[in-house]
Amino acid sequence: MLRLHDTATRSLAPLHSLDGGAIGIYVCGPTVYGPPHIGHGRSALTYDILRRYLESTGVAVRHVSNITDIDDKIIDIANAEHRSSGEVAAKYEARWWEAMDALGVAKPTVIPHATDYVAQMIEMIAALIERKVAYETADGVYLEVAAVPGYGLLAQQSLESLRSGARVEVNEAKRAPFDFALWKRAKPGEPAWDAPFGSGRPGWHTECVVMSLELLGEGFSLHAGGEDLKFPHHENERAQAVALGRPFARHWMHNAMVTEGGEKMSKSLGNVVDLASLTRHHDARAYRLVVLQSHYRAPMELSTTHLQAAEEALRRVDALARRLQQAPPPERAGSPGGQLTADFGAHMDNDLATPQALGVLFGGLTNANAMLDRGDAEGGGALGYQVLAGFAAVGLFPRGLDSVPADILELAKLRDEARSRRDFEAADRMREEIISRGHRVEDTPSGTRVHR
RNA sequence: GGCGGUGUGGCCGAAUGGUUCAGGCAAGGGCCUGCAAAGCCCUCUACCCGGGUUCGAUUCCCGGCGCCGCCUCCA
Repeated sequence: MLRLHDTATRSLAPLHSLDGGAIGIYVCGPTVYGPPHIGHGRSALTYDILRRYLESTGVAVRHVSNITDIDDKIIDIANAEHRSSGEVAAKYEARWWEAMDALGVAKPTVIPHATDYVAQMIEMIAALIERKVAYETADGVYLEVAAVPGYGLLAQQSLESLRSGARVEVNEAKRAPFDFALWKRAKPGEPAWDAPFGSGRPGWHTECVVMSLELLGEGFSLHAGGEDLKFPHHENERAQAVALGRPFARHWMHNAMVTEGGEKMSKSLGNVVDLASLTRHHDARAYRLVVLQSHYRAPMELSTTHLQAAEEALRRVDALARRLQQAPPPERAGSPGGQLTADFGAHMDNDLATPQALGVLFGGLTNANAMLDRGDAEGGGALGYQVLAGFAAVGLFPRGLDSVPADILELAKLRDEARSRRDFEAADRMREEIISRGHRVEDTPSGTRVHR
């Protein structure tokens, strides 16, 4: 059973489903005001790996991930581009899903949009006012943080200690610096919804509270996101639920940041790398492998060098897959239950220890090849299929198994003929030709093998 | 200032109180091959600094130093 580090308790705990059904996971999705960068990619891959692994062990997962399609930044861009905020959001949401597809990230089970839940948010804010934990000011509605027991749980700091380092802008209307906006009154020209407390729009991610509770239920299994969301984003979500008296996420998971040259990659520092450009220039699987090779709670450096090394490593996975395809092993092979599958799972279950889990897989890969080299087709095949099943469980699938164009195959056939007449000069020429057409050539006992 | 994290071999990146100290990439040698490719075998190398605990510490403790993150833009 998977045990995960819980940000709230800072300890490992098993992931529980609500009622023995699916594990409910709420992953904070993007605010769609710009193209996704590789930091988003790490997050998305991390939770995709979590989800796939759970599913590979037979656990059902209900994965909810939101799209925040109304927000100050979206409005700013819309104004600058003389378009509606809806158009801006739609444009960047499309980019988001393109990037996710390119990374091989599975679509969430449910994708709620903030603007579809405004009515529920208004209801929730009204309830908070009713309970006297939220108050109205000239510019909106604020949650009174001091009224929330345990505020600072995720930040690992008391409200007191948070205050001491605060660099919060002073807002005269607020009762206390850490109180945060639940609702922002509309200024002229801004998108707005009617509400009892004035026309305006949602504030601090009230959407996530409303949508996670509605779609996953009170006390849902897991709330996840980037480390930079711990505070104040997630803290404030939790505060709303607590103030409402509704059980919120039972478990919190946060992934560490991507760094570049040792520094956090972030929009504010301007050192972000566009995800689309990464997937254009590299095998997207390489990024997944790089993510897997470091632990999700450790900062991860990413550079072209890392990606290239990962691409080399993936060649070995692809080569094994071709080898197995060539000589299909006995039918039991590939079924879980082998020692390798168990070792792999033990590491995964230990707070997603993916670096070690990969170590098991690559070790198995070498062994499988060695067995096949020795002529042990059955043993090597059985092990090899376990290896591939392990990679598949974290979303890494072999490539280059697709069919090769007929003209290339024809060349390969001609090359075999040349080789059998020992006309190596001609054979080598044909090999060059095949390579120049973007394929790789390998000799096997059964003749020339070509792949991309 | 508060809180948290981190420092490992050419690069990346795990684990660990004790001849065997992961894995990936790179490098060198070998086997295989007509030659390659793929694959296999072998080799290389580490634990920020100073104390302490210990028979023994990279691993535990204390103290430094470096780096990073959060403290209402941020995955």
